[in-house]
Amino acid sequence: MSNSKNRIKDIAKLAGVSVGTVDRVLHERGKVSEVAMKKVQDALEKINYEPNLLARTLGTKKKHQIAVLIPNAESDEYWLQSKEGVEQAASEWAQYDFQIAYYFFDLSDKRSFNQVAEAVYQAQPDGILVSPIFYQETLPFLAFFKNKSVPYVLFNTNIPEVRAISFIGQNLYESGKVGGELASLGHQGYGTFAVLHIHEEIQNSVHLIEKEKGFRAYFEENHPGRILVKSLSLSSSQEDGITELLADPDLNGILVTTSKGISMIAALLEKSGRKGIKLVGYDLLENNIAYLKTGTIDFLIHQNPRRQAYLGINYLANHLLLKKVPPSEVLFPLEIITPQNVNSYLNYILKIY
Amino acid sequence: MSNSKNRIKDIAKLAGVSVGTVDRVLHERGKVSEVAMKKVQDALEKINYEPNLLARTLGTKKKHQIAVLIPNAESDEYWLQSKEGVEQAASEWAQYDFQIAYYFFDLSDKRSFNQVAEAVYQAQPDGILVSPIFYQETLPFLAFFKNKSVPYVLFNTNIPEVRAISFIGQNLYESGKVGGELASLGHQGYGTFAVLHIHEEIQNSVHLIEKEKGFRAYFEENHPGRILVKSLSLSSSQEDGITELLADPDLNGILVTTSKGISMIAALLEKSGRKGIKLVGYDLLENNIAYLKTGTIDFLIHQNPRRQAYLGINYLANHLLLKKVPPSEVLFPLEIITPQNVNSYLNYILKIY
DNA sequence: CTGAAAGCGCTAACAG
DNA sequence: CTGTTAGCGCTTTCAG
Repeated sequence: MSNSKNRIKDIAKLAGVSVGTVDRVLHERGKVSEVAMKKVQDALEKINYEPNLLARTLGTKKKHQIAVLIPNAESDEYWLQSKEGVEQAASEWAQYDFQIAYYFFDLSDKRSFNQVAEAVYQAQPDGILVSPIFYQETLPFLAFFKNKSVPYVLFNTNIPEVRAISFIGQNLYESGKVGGELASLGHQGYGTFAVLHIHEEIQNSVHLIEKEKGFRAYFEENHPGRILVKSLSLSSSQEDGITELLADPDLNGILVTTSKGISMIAALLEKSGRKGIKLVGYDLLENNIAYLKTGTIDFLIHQNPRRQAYLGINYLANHLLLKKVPPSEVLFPLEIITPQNVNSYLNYILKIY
Repeated sequence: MSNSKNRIKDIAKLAGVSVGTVDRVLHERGKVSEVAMKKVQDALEKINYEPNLLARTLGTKKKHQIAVLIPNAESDEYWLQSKEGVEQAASEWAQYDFQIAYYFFDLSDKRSFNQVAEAVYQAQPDGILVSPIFYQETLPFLAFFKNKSVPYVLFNTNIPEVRAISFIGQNLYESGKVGGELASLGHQGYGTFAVLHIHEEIQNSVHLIEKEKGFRAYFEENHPGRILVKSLSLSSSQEDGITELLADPDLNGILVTTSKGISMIAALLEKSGRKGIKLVGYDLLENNIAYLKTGTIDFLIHQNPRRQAYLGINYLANHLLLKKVPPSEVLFPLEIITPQNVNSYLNYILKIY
């Protein structure tokens, strides 16, 4: 009974109504009598109808607009990569009349988020991709669109209670554990391991605390009682605390939770001349890559911002066009970059995204 | 003058001919006078025409068939994963009338390849995805289709001289280097490192030799003269040589180049009771994952067969439908799996592919 | 050789 | 409320 190629015309015939009526119930456009509705629904249950998307989008003049809210990409390598992922997805959906509007806000200024939010209200997009860095200001923003039943997907940072159609990111806690694992590779004995939060605004702290918890959990689970974990939270200007830390003769490894922070530590470590301290950081930023290749940084954990954003647009487009519901949460693998495999990542990214 | 939305009708009007004629020159169907041809070409140069794919595929009744030639997936976890990638891609392209026909051959029997090849000749597919395990028998097979200008993409193993529209795989040499890096993590001093080829048919040896070269190169570049690299090539029945190897007190790390081989070594290592030997293998097979989680295996390098196959089908479909030419070679990143990040991979794969 | 015209499956405007 | 109909842009017969 569930044949593959059923057209709208077929179900109309089966139901004994016209295609117009079928189309109306399919799209819940109203203006259908109870009895007609029933007939169509019965027919729909008998045969398995899958709309032909080609015909659908060809026959409709609707243009979809997706609003993308991310931190200013100009000044920031990480967010630039997100933007590239969006662009890639956008180009693939362009033929279906999807259009992307970017709204950049300033990472260091909550009010800038409210400003772009205002612009998004005006634009009345059909879907939204947002990285909700600012918790408090994101809440009313998304509530507004939830109310208008405009779908939105979150990426990078999650706010579960806004009930997005999907969240795309990483498990930060697990990420911290991998950080611990990498920082301690080859160290079986006692020692000191540090987790540093650098350069980051206060708003982001939940993000970083999660990683720190994972980092600590790793040592508790795998080297209980044998290892001291230190935590330092610094802005880039306070190099003193770090210099002091690097002087600790027991220090064996460091995880820096912010993608931009690790290269600063790498520089200080090189200056100090110390060897044997494992440095673990995040993401394929230019500086990070350079220090990884020289061996000062030992490992980078890749958050894959490109693919996160790419997937976000895909989910939105599929939802809008096909009413496909995406997974409510997809957590990316915790990819480990080393001096030996970094080139394989860089080459791949160039070709694929 | 290259406006975006130019229909075939527009260029017809501009050229002063009918849409039928334009369509004929667009598809080189012949039956067009020199003068008409000229007019259309002139028009085509004036305005930038991009065909509407939706309309194109809707208006044509052509069904595309893609032949997939891979080793029998029933008995083999690795190839099963490839097959799953094909299925995923197939489901995404189904609406465009793409159909997949599988042709499984026996990894241990060259003649079985010739048999399925025969079947493929009969089927006259429009595109081919093949993993060319058997060099000699693949050559004439692909020559046949090159001659018929049926596009084919290779994955997993490359044969550059057949000039596929694309090859998807990994850089085996670099992969071996990463294997060396991982096997030697935490070992600064002298020592023995082994690279083992297990379970594999002779036909595959090029594959494995490449990895071994990379493995050796890693040590030469990073620990010159200080480390002894041993190489052993074994079928699964010859456990003696391995037991002997494991008894070597200088042994620090092992890379097993075949995805199925590593779990056998892991079992023997556990039995021997020795500690501190780094074990590095390939791929997320069930047994491998189990040994990784218990810590007997330290690292796995992920070849991502799912995504390789998935991408292969995508390239073929895009080529057939859109005449898009894929990158002639895409080398996948050398993904490193550890006890701490393995779950993040397993969860991700479940959701995405 | 060439133009006209009938679809492909779906949407949406329009009479009734 | 409901059926009919004219497209969407491209392909593909089919007369001429």
